[in-house]
Amino acid sequence: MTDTVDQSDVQPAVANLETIVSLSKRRGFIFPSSEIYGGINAVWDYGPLGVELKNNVKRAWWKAMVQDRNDIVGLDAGILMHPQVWVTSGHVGSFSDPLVECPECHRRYRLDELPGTEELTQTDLRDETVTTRLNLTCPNDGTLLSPPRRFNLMFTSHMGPVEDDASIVYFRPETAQGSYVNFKNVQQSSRKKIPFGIAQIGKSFRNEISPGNFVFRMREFEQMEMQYFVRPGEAASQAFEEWLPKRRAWYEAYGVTPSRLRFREHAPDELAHYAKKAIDVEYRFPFGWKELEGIHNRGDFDLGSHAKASGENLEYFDQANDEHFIPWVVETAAGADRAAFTFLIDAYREEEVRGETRVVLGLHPDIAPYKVAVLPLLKKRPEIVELCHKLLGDLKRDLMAVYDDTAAIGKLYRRQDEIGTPWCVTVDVESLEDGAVTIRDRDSMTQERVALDQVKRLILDRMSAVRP
RNA sequence: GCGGAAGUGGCUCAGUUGGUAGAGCAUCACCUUGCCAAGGUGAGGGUCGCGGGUUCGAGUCCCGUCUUCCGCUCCA
Repeated sequence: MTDTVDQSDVQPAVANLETIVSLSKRRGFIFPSSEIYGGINAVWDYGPLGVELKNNVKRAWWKAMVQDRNDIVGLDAGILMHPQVWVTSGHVGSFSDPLVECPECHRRYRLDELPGTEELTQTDLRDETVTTRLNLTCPNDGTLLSPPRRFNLMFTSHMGPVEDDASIVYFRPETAQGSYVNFKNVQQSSRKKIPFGIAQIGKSFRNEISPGNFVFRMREFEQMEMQYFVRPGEAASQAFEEWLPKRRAWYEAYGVTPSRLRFREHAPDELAHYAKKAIDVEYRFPFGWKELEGIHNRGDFDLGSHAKASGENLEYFDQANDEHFIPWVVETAAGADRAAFTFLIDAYREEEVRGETRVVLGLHPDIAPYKVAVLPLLKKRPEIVELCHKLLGDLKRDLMAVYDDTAAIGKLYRRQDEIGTPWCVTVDVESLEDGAVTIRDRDSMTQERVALDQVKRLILDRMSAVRP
């Protein structure tokens, strides 16, 4: 399933990372968190334009996954859950890497990846004497390694006033578990029959060892995950194969350059603890091919584990076939921040216009922060400004629209180009007499004269026409 | 976490052998122009990531710390 991509065919990203980081800050898409205190590693804040962009991305995903379908419903579970959820899910055990350190050179290793540890059990991996018992030494300089120390990728806190082990809670490292523990609630209340799915968008937290690359890997991030419950076995494999092209097509439908997308299948040894099969949708970032979204066949690992641990019967009754079974899960797990980042960087382009560089974010209208900008050709004429605001007010009832008059018209257009606004409406002197305005297109830079009362209709129609 | 580089106004940078900060762009105001980043005048904005040290005096040297970027480990 992994693509064999001809590298010569791949369009490299126009923008490098610095360009996007700079634009993001300058125009108000994304800021470093807590910047006045020197920043905090791996957290970024979305500014006025960024929050619009990201909301639009989430809305587009929700449309594709919930609104457009009859077999998927939404859910918004809490970030904090019963701690047992994460024991059962395997995150307390498997999501923690047993790390050992060389006292001499301070290199760190995952204990279970060192030679000679192949036979070790989970208990061994937590045994403080394991390194001395097996005489495990540093591959670099041969020094006896430190006892294993658990490094769990989950953030923890304490619920209630007493900070003891009994009150520990975890910040969820994925939204999926909320869907699993609510499986019966959702299935029964929505009366969905298998196959059906639960979609969720929300914040997750991972104490990553090495975050970075702007918003690509953050410690606090937002996921868009969908759990699709199907009959065990072959039906799951089939559903898995069906979701692959759908999810890739979603990115393309909103404008991502197709040659910068590819599939990559996980090798057996890199599969997560829950996965039977996993294929990533990857994007060609300036820093290489990286995962945008993971599509996983999770089998009955999650529902099965939760049924056993909780004592709840999580079987589904298939009345038509008179069968009871624990459904298998096919998961599509996308990153909202990564998707927003991808749309942003993929849309960036620079053009030569009259010997000068025009920066354009060629964002899909549904993704663009503002759909339309209202601009006066002459801000000195009160009648023109007044007409602008009247039009703006009307547009704002249905669209994200913005007004700007702090520069000459050419500059106003360029500003909107740089933040991806698809259309600009310009009110001039003639508008006062003929009741018509100019609509200017971001990509073609062409203009057309339109009656005032037709402006909103026209823009809404154009948006509808290009909507997936 | 380890090795390497860097941290100066919103952005991109300059800052000579240490003497109390500059430019371009951006922003704002006014004048002018009036459909694709025009011109003019002027203004605001930094104490040089943070803390400490050396020195009569540090952006410029030393130590610590935080952050970012590039290579090793993991994932949305």
